[in-house]
Amino acid sequence: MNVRTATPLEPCGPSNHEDCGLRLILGRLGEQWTVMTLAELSAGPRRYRELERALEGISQRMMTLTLRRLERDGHVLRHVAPTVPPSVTYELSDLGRSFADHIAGLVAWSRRYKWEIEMAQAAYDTHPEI
Amino acid sequence: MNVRTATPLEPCGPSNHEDCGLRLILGRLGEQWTVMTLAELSAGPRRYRELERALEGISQRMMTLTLRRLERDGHVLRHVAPTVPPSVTYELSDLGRSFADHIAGLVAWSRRYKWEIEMAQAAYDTHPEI
DNA sequence: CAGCATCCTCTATGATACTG
DNA sequence: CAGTATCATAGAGGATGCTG
Repeated sequence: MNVRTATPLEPCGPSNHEDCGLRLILGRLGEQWTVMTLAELSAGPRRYRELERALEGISQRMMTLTLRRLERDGHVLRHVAPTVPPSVTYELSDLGRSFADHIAGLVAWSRRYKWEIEMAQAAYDTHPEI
Repeated sequence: MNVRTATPLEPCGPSNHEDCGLRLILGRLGEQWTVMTLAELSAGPRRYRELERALEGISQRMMTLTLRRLERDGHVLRHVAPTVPPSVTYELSDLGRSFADHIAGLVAWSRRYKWEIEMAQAAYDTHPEI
């Protein structure tokens, strides 16, 4: 017997699940560094190199791409100080902070149920249930 | 002046953002049909063909792959009725329902801020700010 | 009905080298 | 420092045909 949720995930239309703009937002979460970048920026503004060091293992290419996409989506603000050498600072916009707040819940959930999911995967992989 | 969130997205360790299992969960969201599949299943159990019809545009390949991954992660339960032709029903597990509840919030957020994001993108694309 | 197998394309991501 | 440019790989995802 499965308890139904009070508020089931609502489709976009009447039995219509066409892309109602969800991928626009959720697609970002599929990108490896987006969540970590938002996590780091949610603690305060960061310079390019600071982010790069915090997200150990990220390539320059992906650091720049991730920041550009977040900036394009309006989640991140980019400030350039015309010094030599240049100093570029990134920080969350209000929209980005709102976004980060929401995915924070998902991140917490992920941490909490990581074990259950790993167990389920292990069980699935060992059983020849396919 | 930017208001800080009460609970900033917490890194995995002290300034350590290595993959702490987040991709395990969040990676699924990057897959185009996962959210829609969970949405459909959150309304109740569905047979394979019912899902396929609800998620208009999905290929058989992706329908199967998405269900297999969700099943492997323990989000979805698969019931096979050994009839001819076979009848296979999918439904959310308790874990899957918990997961669906959390992403429902994100989906609602996506709908609400879709416009802002599209505006930000349009502004970014027109301005030669690069 | 509920898949699996094969071929093909596009994007995410990494590695490396170069620059104002 | 803060990038850009180029080359290369893996997996997402689609199209099509076949099967118990």
